[in-house]
Amino acid sequence: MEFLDIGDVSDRTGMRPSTLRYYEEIGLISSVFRHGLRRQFPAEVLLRLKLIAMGKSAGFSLDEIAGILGKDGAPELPRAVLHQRADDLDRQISELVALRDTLRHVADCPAPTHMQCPTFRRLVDVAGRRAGGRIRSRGREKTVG
Amino acid sequence: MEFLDIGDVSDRTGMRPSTLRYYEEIGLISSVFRHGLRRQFPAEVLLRLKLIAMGKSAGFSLDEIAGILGKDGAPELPRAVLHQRADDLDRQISELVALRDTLRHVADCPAPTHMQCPTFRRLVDVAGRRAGGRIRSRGREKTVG
DNA sequence: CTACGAATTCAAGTCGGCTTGAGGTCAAGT
DNA sequence: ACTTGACCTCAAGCCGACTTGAATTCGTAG
Repeated sequence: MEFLDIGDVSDRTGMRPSTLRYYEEIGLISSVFRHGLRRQFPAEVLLRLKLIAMGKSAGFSLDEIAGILGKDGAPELPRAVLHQRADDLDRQISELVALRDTLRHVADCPAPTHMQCPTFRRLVDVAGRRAGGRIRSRGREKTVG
Repeated sequence: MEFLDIGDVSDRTGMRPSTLRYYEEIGLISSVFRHGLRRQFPAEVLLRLKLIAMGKSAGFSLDEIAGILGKDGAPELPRAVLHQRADDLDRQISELVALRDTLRHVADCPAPTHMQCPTFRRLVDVAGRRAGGRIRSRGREKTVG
């Protein structure tokens, strides 16, 4: 089996060594042994890092990602939770689609003030409704009662 | 025309007053005048805040959002830039779709280790390829050369 | 054997995005 | 007139996610 120096992993993922060390420190990835001082990563770490990056771009915190991915390589959460996450993502996707369409509309619509443009308002409303009247966001935030 | 106290805005958006003050401080929103000490927000601020929330959930920084939304209510960036943003979003959406499908797959696939499951790897690969081999992310980051 | 370069640790720093707390102001209700 | 409660300012603090820097340790190539 092939092992990778931190520099190799860095080169192949575009993540900095400092980031990889940090990820190891918080338990998000792990090296299998040391060659001298140097961490040796198994090749699977690349896949795991890809998953981590996907999670990040989905707006999950590193903590949440750790929860989803589990300690070893395979995700280990109850099915229901995973489905729940997937549903969350569906909502987020709808929002992004609405935002994308809004941007395209704004780019092309010649109306002087978009706030009055019915198309614009409909697009924005879609996102609002999809998000259940409350906008999706993660992390520290008040849950307005 | 109707004006809103910060508390009203807070109630209708779920954002805390402190957040709204902060947003005003950095110029992301603005109140029109004061009633005594109290900021009076025009009703349009609600729409603007919705747009801000959309932008956030799309992974834009507040700075970028300010750029997209412009000083007054209407977005004011060259068409090309807006289209560029929209294309970025398309990429991000593909990634989220892949992640969502991956989660659903993992939730339902009985394979003991997903790393070997071809369906799983294909799903992950999709995201990788979509992102052009390098995962989308914003903000301070090295551009690996 | 020595020099080099890539890795190491650890503490401290940075940045974005808010939140918190102390102390003060105001307008409306009783 | 007084109290109440929602607002105000300003400085400082906090959290997540890294980055930076200084001092050090390796392993390999010359």
